[in-house]
Amino acid sequence: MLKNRNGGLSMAEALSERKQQILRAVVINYVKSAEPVGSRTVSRSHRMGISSATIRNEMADLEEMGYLVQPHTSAGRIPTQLGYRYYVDNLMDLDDLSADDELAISSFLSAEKMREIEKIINNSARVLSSATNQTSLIMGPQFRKSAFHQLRILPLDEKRSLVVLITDTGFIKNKVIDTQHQLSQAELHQVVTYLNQKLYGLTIDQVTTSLINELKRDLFKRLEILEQAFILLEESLKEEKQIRVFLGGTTNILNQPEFKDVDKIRRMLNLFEQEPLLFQILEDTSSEDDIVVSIGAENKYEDIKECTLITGTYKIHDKTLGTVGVLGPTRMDYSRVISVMRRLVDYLNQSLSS
Amino acid sequence: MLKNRNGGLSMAEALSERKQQILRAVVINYVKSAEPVGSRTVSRSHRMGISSATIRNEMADLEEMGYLVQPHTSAGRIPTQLGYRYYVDNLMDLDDLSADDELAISSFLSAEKMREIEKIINNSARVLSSATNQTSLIMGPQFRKSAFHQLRILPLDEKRSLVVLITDTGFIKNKVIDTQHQLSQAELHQVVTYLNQKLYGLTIDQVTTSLINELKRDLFKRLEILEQAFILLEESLKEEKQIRVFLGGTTNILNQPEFKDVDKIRRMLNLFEQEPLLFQILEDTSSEDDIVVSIGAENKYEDIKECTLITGTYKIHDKTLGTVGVLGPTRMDYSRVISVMRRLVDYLNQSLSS
DNA sequence: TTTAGCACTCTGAGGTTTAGAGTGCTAAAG
DNA sequence: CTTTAGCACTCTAAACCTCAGAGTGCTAAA
Repeated sequence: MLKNRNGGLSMAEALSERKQQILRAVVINYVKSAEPVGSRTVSRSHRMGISSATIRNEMADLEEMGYLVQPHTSAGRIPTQLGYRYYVDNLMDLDDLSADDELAISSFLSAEKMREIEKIINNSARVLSSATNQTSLIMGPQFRKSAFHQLRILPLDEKRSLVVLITDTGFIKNKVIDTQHQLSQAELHQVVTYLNQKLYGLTIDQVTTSLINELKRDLFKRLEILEQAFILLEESLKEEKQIRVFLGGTTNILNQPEFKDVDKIRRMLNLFEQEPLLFQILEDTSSEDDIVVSIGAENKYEDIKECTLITGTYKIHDKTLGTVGVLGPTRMDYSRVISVMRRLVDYLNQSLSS
Repeated sequence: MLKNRNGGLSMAEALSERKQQILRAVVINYVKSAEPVGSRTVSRSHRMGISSATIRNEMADLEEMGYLVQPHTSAGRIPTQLGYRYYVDNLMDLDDLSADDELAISSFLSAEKMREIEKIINNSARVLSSATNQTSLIMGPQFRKSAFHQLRILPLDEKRSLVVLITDTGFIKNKVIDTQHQLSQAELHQVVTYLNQKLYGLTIDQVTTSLINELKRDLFKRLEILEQAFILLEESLKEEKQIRVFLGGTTNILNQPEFKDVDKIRRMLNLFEQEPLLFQILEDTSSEDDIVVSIGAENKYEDIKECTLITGTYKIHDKTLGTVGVLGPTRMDYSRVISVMRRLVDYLNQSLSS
């Protein structure tokens, strides 16, 4: 079951079977055509044995209830956000992916061994955007949720050493530090062993500044040399709070008729340039264990209140490390996007854990 | 002196002093207003003691010579690419930067120590785009032009080792490799020493596949273990051919009236999504030792034939490692962009070499 | 309760009009 | 020979108008 923005399942309100069918028809047609849907169209297209006049009446009801609106008198109806919500929660059935889609998704992974995690993510963004015709956002794996595994210090020359930090999820982070004094092998070994003991298994998030200070105190009694080694740790905390967000198909929004206004385009692209903000949005919207659909004003962030954001998460060794998202106008093919995303996340989980 | 796209200095053609002034006035006005410039405007704005009728005559001449065009009969003139070229080569005097600009450029560097090279580049892209109101492109430092400095191998556990490659420009590249057999310290040391001897001082570009194979042959006589260590080297060659290109101010093109057409915007944004292509363009356009101005059709690449690309290069320890560029419509404030870029490159050189 | 019929409404595409900016040319003035 | 004033002409772009078409709501009959 899909969760909505508030985390709960929305109540299935009392809508007669027929009203549901009509609402469904309107949503489906409008998503396809981007034009207001008239009663004629509904009565024909989904060949429910009912005249347009009857449908007009039902539509008027649905409008009163808040599921549909008319852009102007004497135009067809379009779904409101509430209408989409109802559709997503109650009326939508998920597409099976076409063979083509399956192929597109699976082939991008098998294309030679993609060892580099950045490449996997980047390609995923591409596939996701082209399969959905929307803009896709994918958060890179979050270092800070990984667990500390090993610390190594490797002297380079008299003045510099290389500190290497390895996590259980296979991240490697390194940094050259200045070491004023020459370090003896023995001293080094001692320090490194100590640190590894203390830190093993903690997630990077758990390595707080206070813990670092504590360790420092312990060690300084013995050695005053490693000041800089800690900088790596501390910076890991700060810098890695903000992870790269990979975008795919930013130009896709230009195909959407709701973005024919240059000013809207500008605002959107502006948003895309602000990585930290995108990160925030993804982080706040997503939920660990399911796909979340956040429609229009359900989004917290002003800039995307006319959009729908659909998010999912991927895991490495069962640890949730990143978020994938699809962003587009509220008029989007919900079932397709959700299906594609579900499949993509599956693939990602598989291939990242190996 | 600025070089034009063809590398040579363009000849100062015979243009009377007065024609030069008029051309100059048209360019300056048009850059500012984006509207065709009429004879009245010229005669007033630059208060040369000459009537509009005379200027009309001169303008007709300039049009015949190919420096100006009219969008339609009975409109003012706008500069042709040739006109811009002449302006850039002969008429333009470089702005002094305002105190504000100086501040903007210098402050982004001093903002806490920016150790991470990525951050420096990223910020530079930002400053450059906001100071010029155009889109900026900055190529990250090119690993492959750096010289090999040191190779280290660091055993992690029974099965895996970490290979670390360090260049003279301070790059560190690492990779976990699988080592089927346990390696003894002595063996390792032997191999590493050998490799370091052989490779020291070569640029990554010079480490060809054939050289690697040669080394392999030498070593395989002694050890069969390090197959994977070479993968790092080989992949360095391939993968790093394509370097990240950082963009700044992509939304700025939306402010340019020449991009009010959604279709042009699409093509432009599409280009921005293709990192390898951007890389190519920057690489091909730039010249090692000066700022290059490539106007309109002077660009090789179809997509930017209506644009001007201005590029410069930055160095680390006197080695040219990356390119910065500003891309916009041919109607751009050349002198400003060039001045800003010149200053930025200076700052970059300074701060990267320390 | 459903449906056919009809009067009514609103949009958006296409056509027309018109003010304004700017030109080229001519003929007079310097 | 060069410069300039004057004028007829041209072209654009904004403003306005028109009208077919799509779709509605309501009424009255089935």
